[in-house]
Amino acid sequence: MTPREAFGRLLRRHGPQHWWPARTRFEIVVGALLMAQTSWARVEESIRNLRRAGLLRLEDLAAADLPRLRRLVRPAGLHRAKPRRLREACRRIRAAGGLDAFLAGDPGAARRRLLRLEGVGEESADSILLYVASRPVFVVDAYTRRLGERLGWFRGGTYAEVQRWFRERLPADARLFNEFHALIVAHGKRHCRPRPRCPGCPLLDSCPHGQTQVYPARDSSKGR
DNA sequence: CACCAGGAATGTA
DNA sequence: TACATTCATGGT
Repeated sequence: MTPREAFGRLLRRHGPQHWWPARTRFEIVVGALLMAQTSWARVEESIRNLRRAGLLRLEDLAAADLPRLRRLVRPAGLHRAKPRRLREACRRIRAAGGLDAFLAGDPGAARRRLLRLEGVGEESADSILLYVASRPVFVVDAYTRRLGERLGWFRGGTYAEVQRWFRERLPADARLFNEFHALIVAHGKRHCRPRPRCPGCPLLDSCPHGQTQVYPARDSSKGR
């Protein structure tokens, strides 16, 4: 199955996702910074806390005091890193003249700028480029890897390699990349768990998951 | 209880 | 470069 075919099936199955789920572009950045290794529900809860506290703006977060910030975003975990990184990122974006200025220039330059922010790795940088700056950048996350591996598209590979796999097979269209990634996540949350515990997947003929063979279990002797 | 979540930084070889 | 480990909260 080609990525285009998978996209069509996912879209038919789940419908348009209207990503990124956020009220403002700045909220997307905040969400990306809080997202690492936690569930989206925890990120939403943290963002609600920030909004209720009236801190959900670049200037306010840049000036917020750390103990208060720590309390508000505590649901997102990693409390020794995320609050400080969030405030520091806001300060550097502000110093650059705001979000638009920070993301200006060619995508490569903007990406390197994002990657210099502590707490922003490749996926977060690309998510911001795609969902905030509307750049045609394919975002690779855990669900993307699982879907691709279970469909036999690729096995393992670095972030750049997986990203290139998609880029070489799809038109460089920000709207397509936006919807595709959103659909992969929406689908993955239901059907692409780390260990396939979905023998009775309801999507057998109407979604990519049904076309796959079982993904081999990870070696439990080295995990933990 | 074990495992996981829309990763990233750090350390090691 | 390529992996392994750590981070921390809350859900299943």
